[in-house]
Amino acid sequence: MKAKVSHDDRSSGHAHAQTPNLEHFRTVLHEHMLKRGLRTTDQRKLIVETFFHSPNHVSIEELLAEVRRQDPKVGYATVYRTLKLLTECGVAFERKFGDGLTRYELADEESHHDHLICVDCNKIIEFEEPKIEELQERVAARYGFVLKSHKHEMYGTCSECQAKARGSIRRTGN
Amino acid sequence: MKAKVSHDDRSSGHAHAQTPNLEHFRTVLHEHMLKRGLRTTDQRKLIVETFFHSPNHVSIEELLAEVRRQDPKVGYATVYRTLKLLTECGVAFERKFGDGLTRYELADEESHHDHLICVDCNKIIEFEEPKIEELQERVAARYGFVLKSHKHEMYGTCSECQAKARGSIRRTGN
DNA sequence: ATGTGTGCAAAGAGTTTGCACAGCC
DNA sequence: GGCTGTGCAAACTCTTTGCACACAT
Repeated sequence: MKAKVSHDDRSSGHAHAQTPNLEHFRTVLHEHMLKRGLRTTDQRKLIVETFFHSPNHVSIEELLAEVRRQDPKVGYATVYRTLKLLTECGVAFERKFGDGLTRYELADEESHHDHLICVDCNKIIEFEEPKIEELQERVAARYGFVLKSHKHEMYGTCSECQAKARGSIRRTGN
Repeated sequence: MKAKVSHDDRSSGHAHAQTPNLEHFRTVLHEHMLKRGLRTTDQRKLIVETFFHSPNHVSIEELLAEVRRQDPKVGYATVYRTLKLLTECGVAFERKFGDGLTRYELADEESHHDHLICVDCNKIIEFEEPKIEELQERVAARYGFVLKSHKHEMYGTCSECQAKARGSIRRTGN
């Protein structure tokens, strides 16, 4: 089976350059909950705050592990349900890269980035490339489109996995 | 559980605009099989040819359904195994969009295109922008990646829908 | 004939859901 | 106190795997 890959993008240098405006997200979430008559429980508070302070692209499992360090009896289901809540009210984005896990990311519009994903070890690197963004707009304009959003994911092999592949004639089978 | 309306390209009308060089892929596959002592069975032939003539991003289920129209007793496992084979020898790419299904795509480097999708009328326009491709490579290189594939989808409003919106601005709400 | 390939069904992996009890409002 | 939320485990969905038989080579 697949190793649990948790190396993430910390190494990309400026992943969380400036801490995002958590207060804003707390407010959005709170209002959403008021509007729907949802309750503030210890578990939700814990999960939400843990998520807010997690590296980008946490998986449920990683998040749960972290949550359980503070409250070992929190269950999977609650994490799933809470993250779904965050997604619904626009505080988090749900991302599915190729590894079968759902990962979550703060819906931080300010720090827009796209993704570079290693197809071998599933490492995820965030990048920003203003020139690409600009070209996108130009392409859109060419077809008369006004852009709202985009998804740009690049899949390839990272340097480590290239080295690994060179070292042992590929019998990965992974 | 099927009939997922994930923004995909099936409505673009000409998924395989110009038929890719299938002969090339048949050769690659054949050599790969020779090299590994794999056998050419009726099921494999059928599955491979069906895949070659399927629209982009077929799911296993869609492919199996098509295959079974010619040979109803082909099993899931064989399709999975054959597609894995195609992936291994570089003839197909495995793609996981957000709907929990694995989709497969011909590894057709030549006719690469990305998608511009109207969020109002769901029109899909295929575009190519070599400058973006080039920048992608540069970004990848910056992080030591060797690219295999990418997904670039831009969502926005097409000119017609913009016009429509301008025509009836009054009761938009949001 | 030999050993790979196939179909079936069961096992895995990740996610969702039903239920009874806990605890917010 | 009413009703939502939680934890647990079972159910689900998609994919992989073990096994006995089928069939390319």
